[in-house]
Amino acid sequence: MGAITAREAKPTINDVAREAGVSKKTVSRVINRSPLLNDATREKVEKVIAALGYVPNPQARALALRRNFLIGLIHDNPNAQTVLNVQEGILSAIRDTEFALVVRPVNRRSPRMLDDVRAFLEQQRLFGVLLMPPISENDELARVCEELGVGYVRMGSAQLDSGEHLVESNDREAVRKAMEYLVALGHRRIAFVAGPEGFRSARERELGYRDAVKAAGLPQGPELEAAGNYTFETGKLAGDKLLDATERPTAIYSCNDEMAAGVLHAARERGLSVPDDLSIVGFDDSPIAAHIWPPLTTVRWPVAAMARTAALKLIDPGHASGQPALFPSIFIERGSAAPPRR
Amino acid sequence: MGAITAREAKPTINDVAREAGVSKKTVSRVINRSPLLNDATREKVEKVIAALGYVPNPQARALALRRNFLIGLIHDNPNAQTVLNVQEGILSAIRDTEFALVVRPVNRRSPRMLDDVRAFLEQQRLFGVLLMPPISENDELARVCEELGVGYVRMGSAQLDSGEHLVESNDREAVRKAMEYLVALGHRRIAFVAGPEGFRSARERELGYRDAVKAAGLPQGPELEAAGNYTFETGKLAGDKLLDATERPTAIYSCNDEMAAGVLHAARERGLSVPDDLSIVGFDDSPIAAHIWPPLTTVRWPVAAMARTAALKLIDPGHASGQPALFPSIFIERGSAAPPRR
DNA sequence: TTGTACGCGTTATCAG
DNA sequence: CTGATAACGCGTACAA
Repeated sequence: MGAITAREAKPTINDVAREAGVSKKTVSRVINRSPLLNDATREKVEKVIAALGYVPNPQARALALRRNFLIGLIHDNPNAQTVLNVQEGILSAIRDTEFALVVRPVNRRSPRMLDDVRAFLEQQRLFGVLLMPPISENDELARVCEELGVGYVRMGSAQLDSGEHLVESNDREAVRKAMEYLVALGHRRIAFVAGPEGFRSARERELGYRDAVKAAGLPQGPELEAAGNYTFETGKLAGDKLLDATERPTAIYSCNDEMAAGVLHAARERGLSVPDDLSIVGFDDSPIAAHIWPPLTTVRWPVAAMARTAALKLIDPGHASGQPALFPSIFIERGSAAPPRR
Repeated sequence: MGAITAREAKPTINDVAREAGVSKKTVSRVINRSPLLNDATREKVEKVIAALGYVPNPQARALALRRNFLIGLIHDNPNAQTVLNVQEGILSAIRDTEFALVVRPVNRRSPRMLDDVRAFLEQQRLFGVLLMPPISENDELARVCEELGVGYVRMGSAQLDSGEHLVESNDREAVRKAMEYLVALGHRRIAFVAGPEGFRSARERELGYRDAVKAAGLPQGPELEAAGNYTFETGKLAGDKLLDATERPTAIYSCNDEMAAGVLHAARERGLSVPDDLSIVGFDDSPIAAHIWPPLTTVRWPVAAMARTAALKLIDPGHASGQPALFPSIFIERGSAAPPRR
């Protein structure tokens, strides 16, 4: 007992003002940390606020300020862990602020996608949104945000937008380095499992592969390439194709970890030992990477850090608004790659 | 051009009222589909709304109605796919409504957890929240919601609360059935990897194991049991312990898929073939289940459907408020279980 | 440094 | 069936 029984009318700014014997504007100043305020009155008001358990009503604030404190995450990423990492990153940025995170998955393939997002933004009037890959690569979507006056920041693996609207990773270089690792182990015949068409990240990773192939003068050709769309199943199919080729590769680079797991699956079905008969390297460092056997050598995509920075850009435009914030990926050496046999 | 250039003042209810030559209350009635309204005036107003591209301001509505249209998801589940499935379930329930989903992960182990949630709820004044396992098992948390007047629904694997506040799965029975499957295959020596202390789901699953052991008169004892906390690593450790026992089990039941993957890992390290030398069965049907080799026989936990129903209960209390909504789990037969050798 | 009067966009009351 | 008027809780001019 003794505690404030919520349920009945929460105290408002007026209650605080009355109780403290000041005007509500003064209370408002206390809440908003106005600098021109007598320390004595501030303390007095703060005491009353604590006693009453007063918490400003965000809806009223939103109305008066004509902006709310909701930031949205718009995504259509198939990888659950990636999405959750992004959510974590955003939340770490808005912790101890009055912002909250609203999630909004969309269907990239739906013809109504843009209209859906538009309706969502018009209805909810968010403070701003974060666009995560691959939907972040859609320029029309960015234009809709612009048009509706909703702040936005895009996460991408290429320079999709101007600095204030972008947080970037360099997938191309990361893949090139991973490939150089395989080359250093002695591999020459390295195959590639591509990501889905229309994914900028997939394209960048492919370019990294090609860079390395060219630089090291490795063999190339259709027998050493397979399509995929970031799922385990397509990875398995790609593995089937690549491993049944007349001249089998000694290593396979896969555009993401899920597909790498599929390739591993295909190898195992053929009685191939990984990494002795076949080296496999992935991308993302998703949890699956550490959970399969052997643990997957891969590239960690610092998606949570990117999301955090993106959120900071959104809520505090002053925050390093200049540069595009480039996040390097990190190579993670585990057990799925080794020198080729013999 | 010609389209409404957002950016400049969006039309308000007043603009619509003026343009349509009615009072704003009438416009409000149109928006809220008041039944007592002349069809002619309704159509007239709707036409103006369309022409102006008017969209009601949710902040103003929230202030006037003294309730907003945000529902929160409070979770501390370590499994990304599970969390995302829950988000999907909720979103499918609120699609085409004015509700939006706010996510709020919490740290179960933090001593400030309750205070954090309380502060969050007081600040955001959500319409209601969904509590997902394992945090949903915390009765104090439910009490905080009650106290703050925030609607809540808990997802659980046991009867944690009254019908209006609960959506339930029957893990105990599901595990018992999975165990009966192993017994039918001819297994007698079946070990068990437990979930973390304090997880109701873990407890229920353990009870299902014990039910089956007792019913079939199987051997039991400390050598056939290992602790775990739902992570891959603890599953690996449990596998280490169980497989190094003097008399090795022919099958291991693991409380969730992640740990089952760990057990598989331990088996492989010992050169054991799964399922020939060892059968493994898990719980959840998380994506990892289908992605490891051999694909994991498991129990599908219908978490998205549960979340959907939970959300419906929240936003429409009339919706089947009576019964607790019990969701059966489904046994998924894949490749990780077979008759014991010899 | 503090207070007064008014506006933010919507809904509720109650009279017509 | 419709409309004037007052909330809802907070922020901002502008004045004191």
